[in-house]
Amino acid sequence: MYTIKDVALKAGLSQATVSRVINNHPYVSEDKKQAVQRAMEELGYVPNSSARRLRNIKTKKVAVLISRIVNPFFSQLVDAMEQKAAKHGYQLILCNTRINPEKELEYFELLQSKQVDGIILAAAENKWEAIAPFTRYGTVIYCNEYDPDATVTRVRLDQVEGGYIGTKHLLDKGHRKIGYCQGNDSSVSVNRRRGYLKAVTEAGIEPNPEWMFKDIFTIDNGREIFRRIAAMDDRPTAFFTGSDEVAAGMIKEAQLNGWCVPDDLAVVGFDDQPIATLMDPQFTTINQFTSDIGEKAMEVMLEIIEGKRENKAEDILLPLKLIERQST
Amino acid sequence: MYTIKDVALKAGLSQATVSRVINNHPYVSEDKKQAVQRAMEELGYVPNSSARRLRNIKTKKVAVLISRIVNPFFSQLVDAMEQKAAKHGYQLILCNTRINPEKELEYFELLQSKQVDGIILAAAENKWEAIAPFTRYGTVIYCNEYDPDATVTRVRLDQVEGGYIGTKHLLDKGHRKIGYCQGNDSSVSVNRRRGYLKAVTEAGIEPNPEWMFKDIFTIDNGREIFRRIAAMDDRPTAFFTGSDEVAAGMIKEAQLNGWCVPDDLAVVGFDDQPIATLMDPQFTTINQFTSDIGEKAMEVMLEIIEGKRENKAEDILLPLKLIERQST
DNA sequence: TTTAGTATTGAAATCGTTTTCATAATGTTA
DNA sequence: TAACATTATGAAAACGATTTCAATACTAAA
Repeated sequence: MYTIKDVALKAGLSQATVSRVINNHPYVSEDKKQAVQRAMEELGYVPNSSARRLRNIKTKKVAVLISRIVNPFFSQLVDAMEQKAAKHGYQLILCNTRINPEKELEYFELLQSKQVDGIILAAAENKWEAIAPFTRYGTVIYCNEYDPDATVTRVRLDQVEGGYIGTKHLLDKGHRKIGYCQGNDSSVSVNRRRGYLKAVTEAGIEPNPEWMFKDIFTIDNGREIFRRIAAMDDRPTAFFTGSDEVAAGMIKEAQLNGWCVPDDLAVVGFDDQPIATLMDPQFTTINQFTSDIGEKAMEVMLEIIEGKRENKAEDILLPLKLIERQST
Repeated sequence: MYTIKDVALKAGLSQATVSRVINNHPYVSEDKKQAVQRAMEELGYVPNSSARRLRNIKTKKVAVLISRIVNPFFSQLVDAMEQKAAKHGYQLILCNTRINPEKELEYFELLQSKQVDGIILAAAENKWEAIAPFTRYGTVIYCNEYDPDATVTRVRLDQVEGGYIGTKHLLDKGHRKIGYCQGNDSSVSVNRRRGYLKAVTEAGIEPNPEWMFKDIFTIDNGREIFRRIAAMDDRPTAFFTGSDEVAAGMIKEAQLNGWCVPDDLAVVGFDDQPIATLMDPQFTTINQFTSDIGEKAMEVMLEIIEGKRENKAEDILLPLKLIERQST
């Protein structure tokens, strides 16, 4: 493993000159520059970036924290971010927190140790007060998830609206008994529930806690929820699932049990993932323009990093759209 | 941002002693240890890990390079790796190369600069000779993809076998005109094609290059392939797609055009992703026990890092299994 | 021919750690 | 009591880069 010293020696010049060549400083004569480059080439020299970072060089890397990479929403989000970052010469580093608050916090070491210039929080298991201390080491913004106390930019959707339009759609179709699923108590889930409750109560309906489920994330969870409601005496005729994965599982399991969707059970998903158009029936869902969110979040992050934008408490809201298909 | 110097000053001790406390060295008296810890606490001190890394401290981080995070196969693979790594106190860092050789190579900077202890290559756009120089900076192994020249461990599947059993299954069902899709010319694709060709020629059939497609990755690609073959005069009656995403797109598009699967077109996927059981018909595919691959690869990586295993040219093969469903 | 400015280079200080080496204090054995 | 470990500590030298400062060479203006 060669160092700058070896290069300097080989080129018959000082470390300072070699460093100047590496960093494209002016005031290096053409011939010395070439000599240095040749020496680097011959040795296969690569600067040690730990050493460089010690001298406060930007890393041109951004980390994204997500909770569950197996959720296609996150895959797509990250993919869009990555593309945007690459376009600006930045690398994206992906960290999967598995909905574990400690793990989420551990990844902030990347910031502290200057391995990344910024962190995009697309998962938020920790309170803002736990995150805040890290902001002095680099840029932190939220994307999709957020903490209301946060004093940084939040690129997100109006999830209250999301919950509202999904539920309203079912009400408009004449349903009065509408079930609801959510993940954990994240900001997204909490707000969506608010929207659901708003729509339901507006329609003069008393929400039935029996029909509201928590910690529901996967296709298998969706299947299970179907079985739970199928076993009920008084059961919902429609379901707002908050996730296309859950919707897919629920619909499939219903069909396997001889139910007809939407006649026996109407289902609304969330995300407009590919699965929504692949299943039969193609199902109604809410498109949140995932790629746009990812792209916008990365755009904002890069602007802040490069000093072109201030990182203040600000919500950047992106649109949501109900896509009606055959499951409702 | 406080340094070890500040802590030393505050505790009335030397930097060396502080460092010893940080690193749990023996030979530090209990009272000084407490004093140091108190000082660190009060200042909110965190060691600068760039500086630490300069002195060759292990990072307890492993990077995984994948080509396409939106492919559920990779999401699942990574998820399994992450779980295994976490169990051993390691962090996983995910890098999406987007099938771009330069990007793939750029991520090796993480190794060079000691930001990770090892890299698992689940994408292999570069030749081994391009990768080899980096091996002196840390551990490199392959997972799923590989380069035959590589002199490191490869955790993978017998893809020739995979291509063979998928095609053989269609032959056994009486098909003689079997189409084939692959991604780019990766080791996985190349070997799978070998298996396909072996099965076909064994059956005395001349493979038809018209029915063999390349650079096919996505659901939309699958849809397009259907349209291409539908427009042919002489068309295949069955398809080995090499991917559940492609199979899903193809089946859906066929149905939208009034074809019946499997009667008008039989389709075999690859991966046994959730989608394979959600669609109607549920489709035949090849289960490659994705989680097992990820888990095994991470296990091997950690063993090598911790010196319990030698990193030599060795293939660790995991099983494949054809899952027959209703699409064939 | 001075004088001033600009281009070019290297020695040495610096970044924040860990580690080596030296020294001192204490305990243990013969 | 002498000789030798063992424990505890700090000063200073790494690690591999960048950057400051000073020195020199060259050019253009006065």
